[in-house]
Amino acid sequence: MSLFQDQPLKIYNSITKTKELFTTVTPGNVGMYVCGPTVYSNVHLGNVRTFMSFDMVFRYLQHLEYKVRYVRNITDAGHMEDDADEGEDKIAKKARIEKIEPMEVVQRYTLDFHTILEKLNNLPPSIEPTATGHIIEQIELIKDILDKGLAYEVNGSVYFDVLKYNQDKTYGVLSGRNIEDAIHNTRVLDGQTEKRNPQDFALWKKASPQHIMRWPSPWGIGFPGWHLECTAMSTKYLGDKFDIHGGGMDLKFPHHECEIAQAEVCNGHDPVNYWMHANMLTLNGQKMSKSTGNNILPNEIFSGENNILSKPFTPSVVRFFMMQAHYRSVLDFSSEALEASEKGYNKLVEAVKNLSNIQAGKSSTFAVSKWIQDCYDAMNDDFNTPVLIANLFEAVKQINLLKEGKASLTQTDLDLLTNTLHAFVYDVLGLVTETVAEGTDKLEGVVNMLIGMRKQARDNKDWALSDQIRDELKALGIQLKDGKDGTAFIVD
RNA sequence: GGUGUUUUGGCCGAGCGGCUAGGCAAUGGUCUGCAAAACCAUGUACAGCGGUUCGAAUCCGCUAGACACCUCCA
Repeated sequence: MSLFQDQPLKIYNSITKTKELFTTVTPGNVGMYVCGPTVYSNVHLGNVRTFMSFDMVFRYLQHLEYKVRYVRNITDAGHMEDDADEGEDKIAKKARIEKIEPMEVVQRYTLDFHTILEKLNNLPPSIEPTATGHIIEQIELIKDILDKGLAYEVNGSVYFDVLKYNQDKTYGVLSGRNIEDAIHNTRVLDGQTEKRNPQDFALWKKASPQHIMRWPSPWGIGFPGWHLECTAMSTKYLGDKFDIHGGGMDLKFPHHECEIAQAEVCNGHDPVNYWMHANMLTLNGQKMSKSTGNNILPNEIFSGENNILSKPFTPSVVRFFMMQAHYRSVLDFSSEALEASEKGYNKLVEAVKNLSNIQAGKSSTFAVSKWIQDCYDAMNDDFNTPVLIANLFEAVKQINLLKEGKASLTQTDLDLLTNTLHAFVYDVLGLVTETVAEGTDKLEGVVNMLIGMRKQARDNKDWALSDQIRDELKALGIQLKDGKDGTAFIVD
């Protein structure tokens, strides 16, 4: 008996726009594909939110004792800057500007991506395939689509025939777009003469002589189209029908729409049972975006080197902040909001720490099993982490009462509370209690020595000296916290 | 212009027709040599107007604002 059999999970399916009971293609197993980053620059925080949302999903599914295969690609073939014939690949462009090999660009930013996600305690996916490592698979897909008459070749490039596809199937099922409207409303861009219709999208693009990322194909030297890699890699590793496909809201159209169309042609059906879309992170009320410059890099948050935040924040605080909002809601990033989260986060962590010192009593004054189910109910309701966190704070309150002897729990309930709290805080939310770098042994030794001296002064009622120690430490950013059991300190 | 989402108390942020999350801030209290910290207690807010209902933040309509997608973007 696995946990998921007791905990019915509902997931909001973007394609039906309703919450649906989650059932898997293969009992006990979950196949999940998430569209990864294009590695041509540092990941910004908006990207990070999406990946963190799916990290939380991955973690909860695993907590429910599903065996999860989580595939998240690295787009290292670059997308085109624009649709014109002269359009340049983002990675190629970066490589040209920096006078390096495109794969050096890819390597640099893949490393950055991994480093940042690790700092934010994201688990690595089960498989992290690259687009350039699957050129052959993509070419095979193109052949298949050509064979089925849903694509056409023009001058070394191959395009998907959206209008023809739309005769038998419906293009736009995911985004709710009507193709007729799209035709009337599409702006005419330059250089689209090759396409039969503006809605058509490239499966293969002929490489211009100066285009450095290039591969041979039956249609000449070129590179794969924008949307094909995800179809190729998801099919290869998860099959032609898998459970969850995730990505940012902005990928819904056209990217995911195109994926559906490609898979429909190749396999005759939508490859995905549950489409999940994580919402945007905004900064100053506007979407974060690399191109507009409205963004902040994760490292700039951790270091404090930015003009947006009042102080640095640890990765855990950033993670907690994001988990306090639902993944399908837009979340606005601000210094005030982060500061509030930091305090709440510290309160939670403190309580989790205190829990280990609590003694069991003869009876329980708190309904632990109901509380546990409340936590699961929150997560089962489309991964409602804010409600989960609200429940965790109910536990915090109980822990504080226990600590003061104003509540009691039997050993059994105490163990249940501890196990559940740890499971949700550490395993599901992925929060870590950092003993941050501040806590170097030497500093700790010195401060503890000063705390000892201050205690002597206080015992002697030498308030001038004791206050001097306290105030000067405070000026150095070290705050003393007097408690019943002695004095602790924190470093700002 | 088209499509969709959204508007909640000082701030952030849940809510999906009745049982009025949670965090931060604020106020009061406990503790303390004083202070800080910590803990406890206190807040009926749902853009506006109209409608449906015994009952609406929650459903419907209109008005106003915001955001996103329609072009690379998580």
